[in-house]
Amino acid sequence: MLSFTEENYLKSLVQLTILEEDSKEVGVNKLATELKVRPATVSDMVKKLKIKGFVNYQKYGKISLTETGRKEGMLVIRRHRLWETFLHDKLDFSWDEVHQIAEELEHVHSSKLINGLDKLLDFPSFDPHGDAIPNSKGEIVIPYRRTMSEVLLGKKCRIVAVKQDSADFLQFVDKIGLKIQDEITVISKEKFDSLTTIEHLNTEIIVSPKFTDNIFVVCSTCLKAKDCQC
Amino acid sequence: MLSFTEENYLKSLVQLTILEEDSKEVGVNKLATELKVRPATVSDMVKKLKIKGFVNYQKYGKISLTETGRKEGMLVIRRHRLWETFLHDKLDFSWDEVHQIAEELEHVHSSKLINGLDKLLDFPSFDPHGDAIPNSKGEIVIPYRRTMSEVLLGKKCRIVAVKQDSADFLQFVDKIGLKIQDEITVISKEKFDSLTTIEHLNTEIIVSPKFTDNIFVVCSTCLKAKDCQC
DNA sequence: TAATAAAGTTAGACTCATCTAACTATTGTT
DNA sequence: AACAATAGTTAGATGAGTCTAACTTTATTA
Repeated sequence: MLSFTEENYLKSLVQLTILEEDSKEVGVNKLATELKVRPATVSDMVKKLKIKGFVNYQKYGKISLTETGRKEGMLVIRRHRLWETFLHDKLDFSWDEVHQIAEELEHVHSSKLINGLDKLLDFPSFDPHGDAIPNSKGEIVIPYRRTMSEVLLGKKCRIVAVKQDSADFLQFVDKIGLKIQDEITVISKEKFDSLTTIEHLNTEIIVSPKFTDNIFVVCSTCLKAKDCQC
Repeated sequence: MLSFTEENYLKSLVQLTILEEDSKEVGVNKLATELKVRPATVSDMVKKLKIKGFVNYQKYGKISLTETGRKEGMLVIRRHRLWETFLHDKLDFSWDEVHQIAEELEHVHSSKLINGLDKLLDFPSFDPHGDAIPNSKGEIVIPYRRTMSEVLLGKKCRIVAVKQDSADFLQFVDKIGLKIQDEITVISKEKFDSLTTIEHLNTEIIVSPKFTDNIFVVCSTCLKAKDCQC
């Protein structure tokens, strides 16, 4: 049985090596930053995770997940995202409140509980932030998407997810009136300071690169098509 | 913020000094047995709980809860019983499966979560085992009830709760076909071996003292009346 | 009431997850 | 290639919660 701590290490590793940039391996420092602990702590812990068969690692090298590690980490993420969906859909929590509580709930181990929750929620594919929910085998399908920063001018897009769970960011998205599934068009981007003007419900909004980097969109016309050229 | 361990100590103390026999104080050994740790461990821990203001205690004396300790312990029990009710009512868990998982869920601290759950469940008064659920202030109303062992012969009774959460016991109750709210009559009790014969849905069932000690009933005629003479 | 049994305490050790401080290895740059 | 900067490791310490073994106090009972 994995401890809370071990689960958090595996979850962060999945996030850094699979869900975020697909680099497949990550350094001790980066993992330490993600987990908010010191590199020395990660150095120790990674040795233990290696002995238990969850990671591949050698001294001064990069860390990568084994198949077992990947699956366990994915299951933590599955639990996290199902709980977030529960809090949002069944208890009327706003999307900026769910992350914190799901951090605790995700460590309750009972596949019967999680599968029951899945059914209660009618087998959702995405959590309130638009992130895909892994299945009970730890498999995930990440649909085609790109950040708003990467979209060509004039393109009509649909917002499908956000890249961050911080309450500050999510409240800001609420404040400017955007939400998942909304349609927007990128009007222009200022060369000088990179501020982007977008159109949303016939209103123009000016947003920063920090903002557009954290919003995932798909092209409104081809939607999830893998070979979208938009 | 209380740790898991501290919460478990307070929960057990509430169980032993308020919910079970109202003795108001309990010894180190008994608490150790309840928590499945060694007396030495309890001895140490109780010192810490005293410093933090949750218990009254002095060396070689008995342990009792302070007002703060009582409230915190009650809130753990509130969370536990609400989660049990959730698992049973919303996820179709049987009553012998809910306790184990609620032991983990009860440690998630978020009053918004717990109050949301309370509302989702339509403010239940009792959990699947018939135990009263404390309110958000940690107050509890334990209705009038007695064990089946204490009932006079010939009396018609209604089963209102069970005294144990063990899966073995609960499965046995299921097996002989009894459930909460069922009506039974105590027919006779054998002097020699204390086996009791009860009538349930026109069938006679023979049960042991160990069984009757763990079933709570009220008189079918006066129900919850405090001054029942039955 | 003195002996024994039961209950409770203390000291010292262990594991887990963390830290700091000092060290070593790898990398990147001029 | 030399050296500085960055990344990673090791050693030793800490605190929480647990244990065992030996000891002390309180309760029971002959």
